[in-house]
Amino acid sequence: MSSSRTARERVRAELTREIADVARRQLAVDGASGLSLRAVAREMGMASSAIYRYFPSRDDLLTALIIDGYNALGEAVENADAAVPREDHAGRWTVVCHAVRDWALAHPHEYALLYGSPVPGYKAPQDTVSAAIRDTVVYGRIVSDAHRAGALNPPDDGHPPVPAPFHDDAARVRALMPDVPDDVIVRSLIAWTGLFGWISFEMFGQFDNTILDRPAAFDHAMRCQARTLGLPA
Amino acid sequence: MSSSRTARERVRAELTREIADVARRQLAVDGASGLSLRAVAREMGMASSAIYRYFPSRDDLLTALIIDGYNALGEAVENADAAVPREDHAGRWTVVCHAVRDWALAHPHEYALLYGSPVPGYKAPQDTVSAAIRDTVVYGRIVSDAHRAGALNPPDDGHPPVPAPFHDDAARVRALMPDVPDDVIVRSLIAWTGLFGWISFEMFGQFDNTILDRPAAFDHAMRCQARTLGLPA
DNA sequence: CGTTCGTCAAGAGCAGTGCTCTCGTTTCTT
DNA sequence: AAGAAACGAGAGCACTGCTCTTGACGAACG
Repeated sequence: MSSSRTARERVRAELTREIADVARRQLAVDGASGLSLRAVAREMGMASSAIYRYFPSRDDLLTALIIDGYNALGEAVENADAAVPREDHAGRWTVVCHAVRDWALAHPHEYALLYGSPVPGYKAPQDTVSAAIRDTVVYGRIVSDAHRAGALNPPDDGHPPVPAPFHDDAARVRALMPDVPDDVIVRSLIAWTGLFGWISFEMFGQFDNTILDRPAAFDHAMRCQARTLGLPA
Repeated sequence: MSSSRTARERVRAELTREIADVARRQLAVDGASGLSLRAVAREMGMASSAIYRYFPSRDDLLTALIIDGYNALGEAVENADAAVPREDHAGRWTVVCHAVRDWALAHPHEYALLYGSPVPGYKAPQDTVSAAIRDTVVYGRIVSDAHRAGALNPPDDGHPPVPAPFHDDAARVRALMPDVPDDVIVRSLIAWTGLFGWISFEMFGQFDNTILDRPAAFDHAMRCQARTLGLPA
């Protein structure tokens, strides 16, 4: 009976995946606002109402695409990190930065969906969270690896002492980078948000007419951030 | 004849402004995707087709709102900066950071429109540029003021030398912060993108369930960035 | 003063959207 | 084999951006 049930469920799973695939292609072309359930149904040769058997609403389809996007980016980051020797922490950071940027450039609309303004009624279902932090998990491991190897030496740049109220937040972040002291956690947050801030500026047009040699600027900026974070030069 | 013509044009300008105001209120409530020309017309008690006499398309209305948003943010930043003694460069930086964040928190949908993913068919008309850089102009003045006052002392943190290809881009940025050397321009870009990266993370949900004491974390992070930039502690 | 002409609001209408409901049909379960 | 659950298709609702046409108002000119 499990085979017969799975027969039904298999075609359902496959159709669900195909709908998501078609939707992702439309998303890549027209962006989130151009994603149309009816167009997806049309391209698949089925009635628009049938789509609702698989995705209860347009937002649910979009949420599925968001999760897929997080996973795709996370996987790209994981692969990039895995290709660098474990002890080369600075190299791992640099390659992760480029992995994020490359993925963003290759999938602009999906990047906008993940790190731009939240689109729909903008609720972030809990399902997204585990996928959303895959890249951050990799990043946290790089920092804690470097710290435990004694390779993390933040410069004596006169950063002010970490304020007491931040301690609880730091403890939460420490779940991703064990043993790392508070001040390094702050530096990590700055570097990480700086990475996405830079890429978002580049993707969303803030660098237009100003920063033209994007790869050179990005690479240099991320190496500077590595130093401020405490990674070796 | 000019009086009569201006009479006509005056009511036209006023209606244009009123449409934009109503639209901005809708934008603030429902976000960019919830902005409806018909709803605006309904609220104003006029036919939807009449709106098109004032804004040729929905995107044009949105563009007008974007320009208004840039100006509002720019003005907030200008006022914040003006309230601090000219020589207190670190204080000016900090207050500008908080001005941007406060404005973003007060106008989340407008911030998303300006610094989130570009919305529909997305093109940024040239009209937006001059308004878009008002905040950046203030920032550039702070940096160059500090530099010329000899108050800018970047730490010896081992940042790599600025690569040659970046020289042209640095020259363009230098239009906003005269006399500033290339390496400080890089630090300025990192700090500026870091500011918006941090705020975007906060606004778009990346800090959810992790960073809870947002004001403390933000304030500290920006003070750290000030030091890395070279501003006095 | 009367006429012409440009500006304007309104209405109807087109093509498209997300979504719901119903109605037969197919498929699985018992 | 009978009942239940899942499914696809179609019609329909309320909504959208946008266009086109019609008719009215007000200003300028002869």
